[in-house]
Amino acid sequence: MGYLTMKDFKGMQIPSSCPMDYLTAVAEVATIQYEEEKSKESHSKQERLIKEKILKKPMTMPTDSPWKQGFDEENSMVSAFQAQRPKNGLKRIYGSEEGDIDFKINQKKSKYNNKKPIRSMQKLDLPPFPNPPPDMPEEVKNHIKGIDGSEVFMVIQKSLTATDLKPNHSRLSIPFGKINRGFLKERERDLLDQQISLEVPFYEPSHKVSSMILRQWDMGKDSGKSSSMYALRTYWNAVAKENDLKAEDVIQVWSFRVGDEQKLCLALVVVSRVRDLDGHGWSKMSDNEGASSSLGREKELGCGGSKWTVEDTSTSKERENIQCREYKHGINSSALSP
DNA sequence: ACAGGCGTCACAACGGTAGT
DNA sequence: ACTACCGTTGTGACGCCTGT
Repeated sequence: MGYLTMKDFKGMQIPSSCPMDYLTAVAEVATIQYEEEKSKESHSKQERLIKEKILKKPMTMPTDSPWKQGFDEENSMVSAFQAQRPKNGLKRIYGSEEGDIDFKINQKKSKYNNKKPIRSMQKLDLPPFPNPPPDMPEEVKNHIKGIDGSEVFMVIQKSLTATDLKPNHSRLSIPFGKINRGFLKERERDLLDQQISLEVPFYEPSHKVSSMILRQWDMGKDSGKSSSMYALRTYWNAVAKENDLKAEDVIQVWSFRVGDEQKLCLALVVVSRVRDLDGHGWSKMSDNEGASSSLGREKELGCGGSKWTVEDTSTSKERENIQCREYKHGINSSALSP
C-alpha cells in the first residue's frame, strides 16, 4: 500500500483540528484502502487461478477442424503447450522445421560451414568533418577550471554510426586510428591492454555526470595480427538517449584530470547534429567558435543551468550499481560539481 | 582500419511442480 | 493452499568475427 495523499481525504469531514482527530481520520482512510486492496488482490488471485486452470487443460480440437488432421495423442501435449504461450513470433514453437527456433539456431551455429550472406554495407554519405576540429566550448572549459581539472585532451572527434547507437550494442567504438592515446597515463594504458576496464566519470552535454566503462578490444585476425579499439560501454545507451544523439551526429570526447589522484574524466561534446545541417555542410558553431555542444541544446532538452549534476535516468538497479562504483572510486557529486 | 553482424552469456520473468 | 525450487523463454549486453 502506498502513502496517503490529500486526495484520499477529499470530501471527508474532520470534527476539529485536534491532532487526535487527524490521526483517527488517517487510520480510517488507511483501513478502507487496505480492505480494498485486499479484495482486489484476492480477485486477481482468483483470476490467475482460473487462467491457470484453462492453461492446464489440454487443447481440444473439434473433430472437423482442419487442424485436427495429423493431430494425434503424441502431439497433444505439444499442442497444449503451444496454446499456453502467447505467439509473438519470438516464442519457441516445437516440432517443426519452420517454427523451431532451436532448429534454426542449430542450423546457424555452424557459421563456418554456412557462409553468411554478403552484407550490403551502405556507405554513409557524410559531410566532411570540420577541420580543424572546433575548440572545447567555453562552458565546458570553465567547468573543468572550476573543479581544478587539468590536462585537457581531445580524445576523438567522430561521426556517430548507426551501430554506435544500436541499443543492443550499447557502446561507442573509439578506433585507435582516430584517437590520441596520449590522453591515457602509461598505467591506464597497461590496464586497458590487459583487458581491464576503467570506469570514468562522464560529463554529458545534458549537464549530467554519469559513469562510463572504458575498455580496449583486441580483435585478433587469422594472420596473427590484431586490430584494437577502445569502447565506451554499459551506460552509453542512456547517454545517447538522454542527449538525443542520432546517427551521423558529430561528437567529440575530451579527457581531463581531476583531484590529487589525477583521476581521468571524460566529457562529451556534440559538434554537430544531423538535423541541424542544411543538407550540404556543417551547422554554424556556437558564438565562441567552439563546438555547439550543450549550450544551444539545453532549452530544447530541458536541461537548463550550467552546473553538471550527478543524476541519471537509469533504472534503480543501475543507479545502485553506479553509486556503488562511485563510492569505490571516490566519486561523488560534490567532487564533480564546483 | 573500421563498421557492422552475430554468437554467447547472464539475467529476469514466468510457469510448472514437488514438498509441506 | 501455499511456498520454494526448477526449467523455459525472452531480452539485453558483451565481444569476437568478417566484409569492405
